[in-house]
Amino acid sequence: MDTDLSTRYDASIVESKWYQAWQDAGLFKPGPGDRRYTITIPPPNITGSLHMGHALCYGLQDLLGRYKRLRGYSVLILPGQDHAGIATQSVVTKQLKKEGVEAFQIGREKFVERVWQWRTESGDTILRQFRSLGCAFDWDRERFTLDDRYVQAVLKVFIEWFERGLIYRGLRVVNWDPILKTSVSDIETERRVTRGKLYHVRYPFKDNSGHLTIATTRPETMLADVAVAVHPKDKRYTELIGKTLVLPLVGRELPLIADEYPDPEFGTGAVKITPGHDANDFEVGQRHGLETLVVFDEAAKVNDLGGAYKGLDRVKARERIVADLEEQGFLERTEDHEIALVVSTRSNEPVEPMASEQWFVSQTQLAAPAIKAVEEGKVRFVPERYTSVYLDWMNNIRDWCVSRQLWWGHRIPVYYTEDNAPFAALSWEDAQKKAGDRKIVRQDDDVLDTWFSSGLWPFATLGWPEQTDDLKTHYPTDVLVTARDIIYLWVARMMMMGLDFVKEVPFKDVYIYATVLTEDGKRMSKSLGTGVDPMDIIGTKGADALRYTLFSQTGYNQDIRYSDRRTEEARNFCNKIWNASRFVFMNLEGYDHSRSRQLQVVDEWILSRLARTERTVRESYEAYDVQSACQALYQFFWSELCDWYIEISKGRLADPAQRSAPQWVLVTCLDAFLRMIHPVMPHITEEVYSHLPVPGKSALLMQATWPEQAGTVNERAENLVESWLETTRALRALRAELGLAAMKAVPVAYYEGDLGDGASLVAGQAWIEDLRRGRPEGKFVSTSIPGIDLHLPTEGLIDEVAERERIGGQIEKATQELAKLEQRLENPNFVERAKPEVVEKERATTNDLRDMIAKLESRKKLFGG
RNA sequence: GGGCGGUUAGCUCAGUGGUAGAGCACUUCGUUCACACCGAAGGGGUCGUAGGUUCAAGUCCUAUACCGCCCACCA
Repeated sequence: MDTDLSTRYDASIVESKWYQAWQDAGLFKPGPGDRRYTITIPPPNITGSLHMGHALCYGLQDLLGRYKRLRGYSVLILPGQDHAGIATQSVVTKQLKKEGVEAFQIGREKFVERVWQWRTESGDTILRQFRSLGCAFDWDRERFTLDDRYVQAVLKVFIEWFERGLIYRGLRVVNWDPILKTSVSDIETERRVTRGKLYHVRYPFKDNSGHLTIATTRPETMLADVAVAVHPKDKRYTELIGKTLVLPLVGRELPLIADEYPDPEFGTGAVKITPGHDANDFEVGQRHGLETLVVFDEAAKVNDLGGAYKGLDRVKARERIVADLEEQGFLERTEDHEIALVVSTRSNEPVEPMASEQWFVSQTQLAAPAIKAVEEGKVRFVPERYTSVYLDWMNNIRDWCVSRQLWWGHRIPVYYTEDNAPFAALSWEDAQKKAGDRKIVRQDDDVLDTWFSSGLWPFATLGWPEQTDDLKTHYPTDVLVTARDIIYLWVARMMMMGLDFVKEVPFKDVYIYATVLTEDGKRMSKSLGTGVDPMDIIGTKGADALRYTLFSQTGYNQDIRYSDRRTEEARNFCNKIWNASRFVFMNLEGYDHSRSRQLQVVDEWILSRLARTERTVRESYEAYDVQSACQALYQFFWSELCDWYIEISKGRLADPAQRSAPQWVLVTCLDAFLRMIHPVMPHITEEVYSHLPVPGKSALLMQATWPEQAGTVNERAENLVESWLETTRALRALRAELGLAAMKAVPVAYYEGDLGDGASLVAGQAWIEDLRRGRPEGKFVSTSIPGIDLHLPTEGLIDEVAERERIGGQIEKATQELAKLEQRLENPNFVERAKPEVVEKERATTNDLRDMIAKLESRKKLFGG
């Protein structure tokens, strides 16, 4: 650090140089030693770019890794990316469209080639951004969920589950995304309450004995109705059960069946049953052996079954059908009704519930050990409240639809014979072998849900299914740092897959970090324009400032609100660290780290504060309470080290005879502070550390050790110095109240009471040239803290009335306080039941206050009060 | 409908049952000696509301309001 230069910390100059240095020193790879610490990072999508949530998530993992490295662990943070089936296919499809090409025109093979090409060109933006953030990840172990080796892992899992009967094909109502033309899982959808209508439609009886009215929010699906159901105990309808109805507009005959499903309280109590387009109706259909009709095609347009309505999309079809019903007198009435519309989070389009043949994984059996592991504490959620979120979901888990009608992804390794018998196999040849004489004619067209492959992440990245050294040494991993919205989507799957295939939990801790919101509490979103690009902050204020901004707000809370003002605070803190360090280095003339030195109380005080800070910071990091660590570091550095210790030491530093002790203390404190805050701010600390004149220090701060032994707790020194600081504050306040500018020397002041050796310290810090024991002659003003009175001669310069009022105010305040305490002490219950030390403390305070009030009264008299 | 967070100074948030805190903003003062992205001194709070437990409640319990998130088959 060139101490002659800038008093402003310039992150852009400093941050660029260290990343390469760390990498060149091999520090991103696990070192020797048995104490391992491993994280396999949540693989971001190849379509992704860094947002605030990422910056927090991956920054936190880097923080944990850096902390553990300082603690002597051999750390591996394994990076990689997810092929992200739907997201990536959308991006490339859109890109093609811009070129005027539809994906289906070029065909599957060409399309997939095109996606790979896209990935090579622009698929790792986010990984470069992680580097700017300072993330110390082992890039040599980088993995991708479609790597050759990863594919082997996926195949093995699928085939094994298939052969164990855990994977089955079945007709189910799935969430069909008509834009992406694929099924999506329940957790890829969300419900949006919207205003809709409830249509009451008359279904006539076949025997012309009138009609029955059903209520529906989706009249267009009536084209696929196969029955009408009522509750068996619904008296209005019991007589009618078994009769036949005629479907309006279509003419199909529908039985009136009895089932527990309809709620007599809702609508008319009669429900049209459409097994092809409603999951509940599907179940009713299964119970009653009804046919499942599907009336929409893959784009949610009416298909051949829809007769006159064929070719219309869902919205148009509804309009026409409602109009026709009305015209033909079937529409009884329409009322406004709130409906929870299920929307695909992938395309933002309402899903069409549609019965289709899909591959499923049975979950109950796999979930059992994953539930047990959490119940037994083998996996711990932090914050703890997410444990029940996980358990509740796992205990009610439903089978997982794993097939997706996409091209980009792991193609389902199921091959069919001519007579449609499925064989799961590693390859076509392998399938043929399994099929024997029957000829394999085709492979399943679908691909697997992306989460099927990312569920293997913690062990597939370490080489599984081979028993690699990495797998042996790094599994189970130590922690998963992730967002709460993928507890089901991902965490649960990793648990099940890890336990099933490696027989051990994939990670010991699951830390769920806070969601980053905008300043006014909204979701950050690019499409809404409410996002802030972390790269802008890194560019202007530095990665360290960004990291501090996020970390200093992150603990066990659910959300944090991102605000630019917070980044200013962080930037200012960087600047403070920079300048305080400059100060230290500017004052190291003649410094010899190894020379003996005589410590004073104030030195012992700051070293004691350092020791306490170390403890707090260490415990906070260990507990994922990063916010508390940041707070302790900020407080120690700014308030205690800079505002007090440095100021107090200036005099001694100027004196060659005295300077060695404060020099050593400053270097020691700075050194320890840098190590402790390095996980939060890796760049600036590395830069400052490189200038630290400590013999035998490590080449890089990143490979240094944690300052566990820095400082010694010394209560005597803390109490003593704290009372001096208290005295100083009182004296400064007195000066300020008299309008004496700070730092302008006042020739003389007096004190009564015991200051120990602190008088000169107090005098220096309160800008008093001569602080004498005793009481001045003539007029003076005073202030008191417990045990000490301070007097400032005024030489008739002050306004006596104002002074009287000032003292009066102080008396009032003290009296109120005293009254409160006395009341408490007069309460026998308090004296008997409260802890003795509390009672004792209150007694002492009472005495101090009485003393003080007496003194104030007598002073007030001096001014004619 | 169920569950989980939150409600503390103008703003953003800490707060282990024992006299309410920080940063920003605000007021006053201060730029010769690390830093004005700074320093000193201030003002500002019946801790959402109502009960309860306790000698003592921002903190524990119960109820309730509002904000947010998650889960849920009312067509």
